Amino acid sequence: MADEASVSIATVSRVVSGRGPVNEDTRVRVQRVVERLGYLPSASARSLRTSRTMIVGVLVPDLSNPVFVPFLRGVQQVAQAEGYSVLVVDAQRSASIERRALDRLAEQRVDALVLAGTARDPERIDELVRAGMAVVDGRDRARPSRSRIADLESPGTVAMCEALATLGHRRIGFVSRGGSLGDAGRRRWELVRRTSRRLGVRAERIRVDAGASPDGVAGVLRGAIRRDDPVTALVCSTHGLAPTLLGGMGAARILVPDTCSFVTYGDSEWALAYRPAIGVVTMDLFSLASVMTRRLIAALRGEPESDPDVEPEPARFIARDSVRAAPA
Amino acid sequence: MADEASVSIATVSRVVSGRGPVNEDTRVRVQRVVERLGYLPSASARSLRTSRTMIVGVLVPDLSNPVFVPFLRGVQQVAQAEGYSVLVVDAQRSASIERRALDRLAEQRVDALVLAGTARDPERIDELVRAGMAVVDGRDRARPSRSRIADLESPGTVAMCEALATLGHRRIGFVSRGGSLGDAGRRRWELVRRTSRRLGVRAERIRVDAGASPDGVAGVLRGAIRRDDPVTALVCSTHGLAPTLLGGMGAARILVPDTCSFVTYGDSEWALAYRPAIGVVTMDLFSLASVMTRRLIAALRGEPESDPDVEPEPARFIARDSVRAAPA
DNA sequence: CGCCTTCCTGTAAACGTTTACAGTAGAATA
DNA sequence: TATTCTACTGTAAACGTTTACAGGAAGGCG
Repeated sequence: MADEASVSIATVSRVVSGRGPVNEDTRVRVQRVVERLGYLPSASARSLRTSRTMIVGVLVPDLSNPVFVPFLRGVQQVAQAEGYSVLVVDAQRSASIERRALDRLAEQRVDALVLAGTARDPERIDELVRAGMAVVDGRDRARPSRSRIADLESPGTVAMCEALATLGHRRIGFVSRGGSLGDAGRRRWELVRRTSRRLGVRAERIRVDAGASPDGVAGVLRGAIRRDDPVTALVCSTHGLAPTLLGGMGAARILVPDTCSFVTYGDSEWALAYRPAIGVVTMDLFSLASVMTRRLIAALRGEPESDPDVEPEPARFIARDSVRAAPA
Repeated sequence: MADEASVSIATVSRVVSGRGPVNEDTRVRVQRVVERLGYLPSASARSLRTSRTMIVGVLVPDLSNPVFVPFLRGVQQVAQAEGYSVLVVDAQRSASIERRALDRLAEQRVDALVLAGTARDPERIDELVRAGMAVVDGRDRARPSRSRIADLESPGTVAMCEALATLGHRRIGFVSRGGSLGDAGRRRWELVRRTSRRLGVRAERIRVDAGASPDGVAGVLRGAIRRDDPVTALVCSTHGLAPTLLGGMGAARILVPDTCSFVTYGDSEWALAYRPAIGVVTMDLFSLASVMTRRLIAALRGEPESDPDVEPEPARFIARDSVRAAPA
């Protein structure tokens, strides 16, 4: 490579990296050889020398949850545009897998780490930060670029609860999958409960098993809705569960929204096209991730404060047809 | 690190990598120091030396298309389990972005490359293969582990066409977004057309603009369905478009399935919960990706032939309620 | 003419591993 | 006891860059 253009490797490096002075003639000569041979510098060697990998890692708690897709896409897009590559690791809802995944990210010496959702092992993250890795997560504002997924989502939840209260709902059901709530689910439930109480509305948790049949779901829902002092609105804790619930309500002959209103977290074309159109609490995760990543990279470059006026939009509540006043 | 345990770095390497003989006593001593200091070997240095990165790259043509999610998850899962990391790049439907992304993958010297869908620049891919990178893509069986996303999907399309023909449909519409078809879309349309012709059914293409309103879509669909010799079944070229179409049909007061049957590519809980439940041509992309990746890694390791009986399942047609006999 | 700049280019060290090779110590063998 | 073998460990080179430093040529200035 260097011989081919009869220059030293140092000069090649200077040409390719664009750093350091180099005579115009030699520059084009080297450039030509580079293109002819299709030479691409080795990222390993470069990172070894510079101790920067130009990689940002993304830790996703559970890739099978589609909410992370726009998020991932947001990270992807700005990282790629800024010259960074993206290493994705999926914790698959498992603490042990997460630990191994974090180790792998640490071995790779990724320059920055984006946490989508919450990590189960904050200690380990702190170690990484101490080791010099830039980390941004959804909750902690102390970190480099403090975006706040939790704070951003809250307004939507509160708006939704207030809307339901205003419509005369006095008893609402928060439906989630059986077993223990994930982190997002827990935050949502807590906030729904607190807000409801404040508004004089009673909120109760309803559990639906993961692979339940429409009839199975119907049974559970009937218990909450076909009774004295029934639940008149259902809040679905996660988008993927919504169709299951709607199927169950159909099987139980519960009319939405006549008998019971219905709201879910997360939006989609399907929720919009469904009859009735489904009300949602939703947030633009794509732009959230974009902003987070942009700030992260700015911090990485030592740029002081990237315009903090570009704030990601907080979550909103969109009512739609599935939300109506409580039956008298 | 080495001093800390008073051994040479060579011994540390032997302990950490588990290669080469090392006395049990020193092994535990080193091990302890390793854990105490939280030492993790540098991937850059290691790959520089061994010229293996333990990274598999995934090139996704368009991350905003959700079909790639289970695919990505499949790659992720087996790669992670086999000790590989996953570098995801999104071509964002752009040839130039794809080229840059491929260059980045080449710089990173990823050991293997998984192509989700088709690359726009086969030349470049060939170069990479020639440079020693293991590549698996959906179409070409000549590559290391020849999985066949195209061949796998065809049976589903054929089954769907045959089912529609049997139900008496003589004229069907293939609905896609306006503009030029993506690669997958083109293959689907070609096959639908060929198969239909063979069965004596006329197939026509219908174009719907990306951000069209229900009324806009309604207008387009009315043109095909409210006329003499109308289309009696609609095939939606991609899952994300389905709700838009259903909304449009609703706005046009076209009854599914009474007036017009409806089928889409790709399945989801929503398609199942929708009333009527939507018939689909679907394939398990997660297990496809798993199989592809498993074979790829086996090839990487030089293992001769990983059980070829583990074939990913081909696409199927699932009729459901949205599919009914053509109106007389 | 000597010296100082300026501009470019080469030399060589360093980054953190792996691994071929050499070396050592003790045990087994002759 | 000398030799060979075994089991372990250390030395040093190599991987492909970047970059501090030095060197050289050309030009300007005193």
